[in-house]
Amino acid sequence: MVSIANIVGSGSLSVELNVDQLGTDLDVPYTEYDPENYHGLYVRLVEGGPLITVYRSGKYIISGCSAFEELEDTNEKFLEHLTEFGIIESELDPGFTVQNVVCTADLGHSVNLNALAIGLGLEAVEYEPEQFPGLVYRPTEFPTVLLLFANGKVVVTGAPDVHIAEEAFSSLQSQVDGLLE
DNA sequence: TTAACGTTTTCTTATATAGCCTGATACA
DNA sequence: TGTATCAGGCTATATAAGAAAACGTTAA
Repeated sequence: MVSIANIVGSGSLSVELNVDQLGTDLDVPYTEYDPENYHGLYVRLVEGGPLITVYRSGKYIISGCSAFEELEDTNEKFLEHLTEFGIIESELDPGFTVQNVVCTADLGHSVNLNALAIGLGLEAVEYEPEQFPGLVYRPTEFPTVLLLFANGKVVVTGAPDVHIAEEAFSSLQSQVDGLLE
């Protein structure tokens, strides 16, 4: 069982934007545009909520969502705001897709990371405790990266879908259990 | 040697995780 | 002044975006 920590998605408005002006015009709790720091416009529709980064090209990224419903809702509301300003047509399909799902999970017991590094196969593992306390595991059968910690906690990242994250974690759990037997 | 390109890297944001380091504060 | 505790920042990971800087290569 994994729980979602963060979802990142992106889409395109297919229109060139004046992001500086857009930041001023939008009637939302938070906007920030500081081209000396970063060239993207930051938008939050809800205080402390997901962050939308908008680019001059019309492309945008939404990050900081902990549920797919929240991501879809944020995307829809953002498009509604832009439609109100006449920036886009209401029927526009931005081709919005989920790019990265970050999940956390727990093996339920502590693990010996040194032994695990050997058991999982050194070619798929990076473990340098002096640099970072977690073991980095890149399974060949899933497009994800898993970070394992000595207390059994796991971070799954890079998955394009939560089901892939779940499968990757289940596969890891089976391998760990097999090594413990 | 210098200019003009082309390519690559860095930056920023969100998020979980844990260990180490640094600085600030509190107390003896 | 010395020690203890706490908070915060950094380390690594993925992903999108695009500007800017840092490179490398080629030609004059």
